[in-house]
Amino acid sequence: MQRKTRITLKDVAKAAGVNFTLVSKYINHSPQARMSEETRKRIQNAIEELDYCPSASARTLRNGKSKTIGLLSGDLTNAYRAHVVNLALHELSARGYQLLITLSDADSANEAMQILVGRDVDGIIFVGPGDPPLSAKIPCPMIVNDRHSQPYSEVNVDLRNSLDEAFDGLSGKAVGLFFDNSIWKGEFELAGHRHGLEYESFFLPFDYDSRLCALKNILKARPEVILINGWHTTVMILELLTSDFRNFTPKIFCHANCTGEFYTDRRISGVIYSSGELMVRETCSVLVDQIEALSRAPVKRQIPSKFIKAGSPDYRMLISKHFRLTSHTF
Amino acid sequence: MQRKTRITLKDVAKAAGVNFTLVSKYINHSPQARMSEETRKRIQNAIEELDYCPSASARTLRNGKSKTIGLLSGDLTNAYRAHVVNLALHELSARGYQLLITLSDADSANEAMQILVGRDVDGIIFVGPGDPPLSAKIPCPMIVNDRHSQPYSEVNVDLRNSLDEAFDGLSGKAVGLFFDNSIWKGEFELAGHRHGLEYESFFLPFDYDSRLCALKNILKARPEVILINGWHTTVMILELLTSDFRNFTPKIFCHANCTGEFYTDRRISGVIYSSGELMVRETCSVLVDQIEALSRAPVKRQIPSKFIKAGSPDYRMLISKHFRLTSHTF
DNA sequence: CTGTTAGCGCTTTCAT
DNA sequence: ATGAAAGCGCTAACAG
Repeated sequence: MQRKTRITLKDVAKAAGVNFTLVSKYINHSPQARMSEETRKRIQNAIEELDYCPSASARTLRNGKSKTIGLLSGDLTNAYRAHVVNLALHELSARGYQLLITLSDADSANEAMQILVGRDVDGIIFVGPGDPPLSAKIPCPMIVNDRHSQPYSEVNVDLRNSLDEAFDGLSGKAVGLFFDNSIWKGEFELAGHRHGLEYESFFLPFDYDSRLCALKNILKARPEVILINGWHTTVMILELLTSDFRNFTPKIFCHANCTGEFYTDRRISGVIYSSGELMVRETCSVLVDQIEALSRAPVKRQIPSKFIKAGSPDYRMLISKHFRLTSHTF
Repeated sequence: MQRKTRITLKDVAKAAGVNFTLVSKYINHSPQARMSEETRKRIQNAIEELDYCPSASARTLRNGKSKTIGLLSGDLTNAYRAHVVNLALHELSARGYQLLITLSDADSANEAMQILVGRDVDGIIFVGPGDPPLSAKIPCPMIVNDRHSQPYSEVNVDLRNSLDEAFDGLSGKAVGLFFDNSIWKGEFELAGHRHGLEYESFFLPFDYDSRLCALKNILKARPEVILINGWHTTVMILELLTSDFRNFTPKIFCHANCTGEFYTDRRISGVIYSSGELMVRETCSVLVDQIEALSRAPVKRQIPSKFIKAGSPDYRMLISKHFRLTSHTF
């Protein structure tokens, strides 16, 4: 029961008894296009009759714009990424864009990028893992989060004040845990030094087993303060403390933008909070703006953060049986 | 630092000092295309030099094939769907296809489908929720799981034997819980009748609250045997039994293809198991085969299932702290 | 072995 | 108000 070939403008035009360029005008400039009511109606009918659906490829070829955004991401088995993708899908479709997803690990990022470029994407969102490839060959805007992203746009979190609140009154040895190249590392270090802490940053490997091993070694040094970036590493640290370091009770802070069950853990002293939803929304919004403004200059945007002490009223919103990106903004 | 316009075949041809159709030949028929070694080398160099990347839109327009598959899915916030998408992404990219995802709820499925058709997808995977729209207007193969899918291809689970094992020796009132239109409903009913059970099927709403309400009503009737389709509903039933029906201990079976923590619950009597991974793999494979064979006739495929009694050695593989699609096949 | 040509479906510019 | 023509980048059929 399927059509052999697709319905084209010409088919519609023939059915409506007009020239096919008129149909194109009707579709693209509907109210403004000046044509007789008669024609307008005939075209509309023909379109509905035939269930005409314009070819995106032809439009892309002609317009040089695909209305598609590429997303480079690691495994969607990771709840955080799945939620980010989900939200991005919603945001972008509301703006009239489709999302083309390529999965990649740190090694295959370049290859995946090639695929996106080949597919004529108008912009790229890089969600990792690993670092984004060099920009030279990328003919469209790209936005990168939580990375040193020199030539690209980025959405960042303004951490300064909340870190100051978190570090207030602390002393001794402190460590910050990140993935490679995290753009947040710098702010954490500055804050550590401002408060006279003996501060050190660590980059963790993505791989679970290597990460576990790295975390063990870090815990062995018994830092008084541990600052953890990300939800998953936080859970790992809590598990390690339970299994291998029962008598060790450091102050734990995490920088997070999602809800979860682990926040009920009494060993967490507080959270550097930012809205996960806002982060994704801003990312999509910045990228689309950049595409549509045709300004290729990288854009930097910051979203606010807030320190939430364990047990405070705001802290409760972080606790949920299910993983979610946080939505609350201050 | 970005290029103003994309590099085309002609750019490469000019750089290599040959006609652009030769470059096309080189790219598409590399080893077989007969041309001088000299030319071959010059073209290869030019391609690398310019970092040429063929335009997918132009190819799609020309070839009538986009090497893209559309996926219609509900929210990726649902772990099951996220895992399905993740696996599909891997499977399809290995076959040279990209995946274009459109999120939809039951109402917007038609609209979402239009978008995919407009984007010239070569095939569609319908993951729900809700029912797939009528086929009339879909110009490409489509595959649907767990639904009455009359004119479409489907991958189904061969349930007969495992249901017989599960029902063996049972008697009394039994209920089966599904989502609308589940294609599995029929097999469950047949099995129920074969074993002389007083069997009834129920269709549950997707929405959490309405579902909870429906489940409560079903439990009020105190069926001796409860057969649950799907992971999430199973968890809901267990929670309800704990909270509202403490003295009620029905025999619970679930039909599942994922791992989770809830299997440790002693109230589960056994699982109608099938491999979630196999299901997705077959789905992708059937669809791609159909696309490439250009056979438009719907294809039906079955994968095996097995009854796994709670506590048996196989049962252990279902228990995992993290949600995963099951991979084991028998 | 290499080059010419047509055309996929669409939008835009420029006639009529 | 409507139509004709060009061309986006590519491939395949056909000449040279």
